[in-house]
Amino acid sequence: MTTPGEQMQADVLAILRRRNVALSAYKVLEALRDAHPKIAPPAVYRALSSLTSKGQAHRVESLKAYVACQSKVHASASILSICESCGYVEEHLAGEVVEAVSHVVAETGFSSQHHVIEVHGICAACNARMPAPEGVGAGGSPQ
Amino acid sequence: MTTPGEQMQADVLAILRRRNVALSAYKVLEALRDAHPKIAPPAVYRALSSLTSKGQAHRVESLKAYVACQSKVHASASILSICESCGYVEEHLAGEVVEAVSHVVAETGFSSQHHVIEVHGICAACNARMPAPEGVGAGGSPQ
DNA sequence: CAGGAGTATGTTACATTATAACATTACACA
DNA sequence: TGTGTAATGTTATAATGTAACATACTCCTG
Ligand SMILES: [Zn+2]
Ligand SMILES: [Zn+2]
Ligand SMILES: [Zn+2]
Ligand SMILES: [Zn+2]
Repeated sequence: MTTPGEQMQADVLAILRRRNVALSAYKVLEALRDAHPKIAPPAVYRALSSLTSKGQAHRVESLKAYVACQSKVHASASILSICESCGYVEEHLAGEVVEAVSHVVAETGFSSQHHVIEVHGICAACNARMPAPEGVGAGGSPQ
Repeated sequence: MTTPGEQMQADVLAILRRRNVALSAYKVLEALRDAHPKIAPPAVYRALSSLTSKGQAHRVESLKAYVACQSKVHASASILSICESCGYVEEHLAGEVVEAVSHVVAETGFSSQHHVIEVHGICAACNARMPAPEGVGAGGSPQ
């Protein structure tokens, strides 16, 4: 018998790492059914909660979904860029931006604890794939 | 000059404006029952969708809730600061921060369209109310 | 080893948030 | 008046997330 909790977290993290696309908790659950046929939502949420609290995964608030952390050191918060066309999510170091945000809100006496910085737009690959600025339906194959 | 859900949107906006605290769509729905006894979720979501698309209200992604816009002009995106103690939400101009975020993600060829910038922490009033750094239960009266 | 506290995991049921799909109404205008 | 379109109402359900309790397992203590 392998240690259950660690195994679950490792399996969830492996699923999230397959592609840099955000997965909903229930998509993760489906993907887990291979290894854990009887799995139920609380187990997935517990694993995701552990992973996110350790910084090994992040919840993409504006997508209600989760991605694996892409940062090696993960200093402070990060910026997540989300491609509206292919779903690709990329993590960017945000040290200076976090400083700037904290500074802005500090002007009204607010003390910052946790930052959520997400950007929706079009990734480099999709920009290259559809250079036309004219109304083009979003349908590129995911990266 | 009867734009879509004019009355409904006005009622929703009035509810959101009562206090600068984020309300879930279902809290809004409850508050609407006075004026609209038979209201159902889709009507609320339609009104919220219209208001947010016009910039008169914002969805607080990290709270799954909604606030009235506090900006007069609402140039570009804004920063929402969210007090973990009293729930007070404040909107801040974010022009330079949006620039900085866009610049960071542009380094990988990402073109920004929509920004989500939210900060959790403690507001000035709650900081003043609980100066002790020792374990104090959060229970201040909302602003 | 027995008992038991404490933790981790499994299970059930439910709460909350959001939308799909279709019915009905209101109104503009031929 | 009919008829098309947009708005609104209604029903049902999907999607996301948690509370609450059951079970198991772990590590002491005696
Ligand atoms: Zn990370
Ligand atoms: Zn893309
Ligand atoms: Zn605003
Ligand atoms: Zn406060």
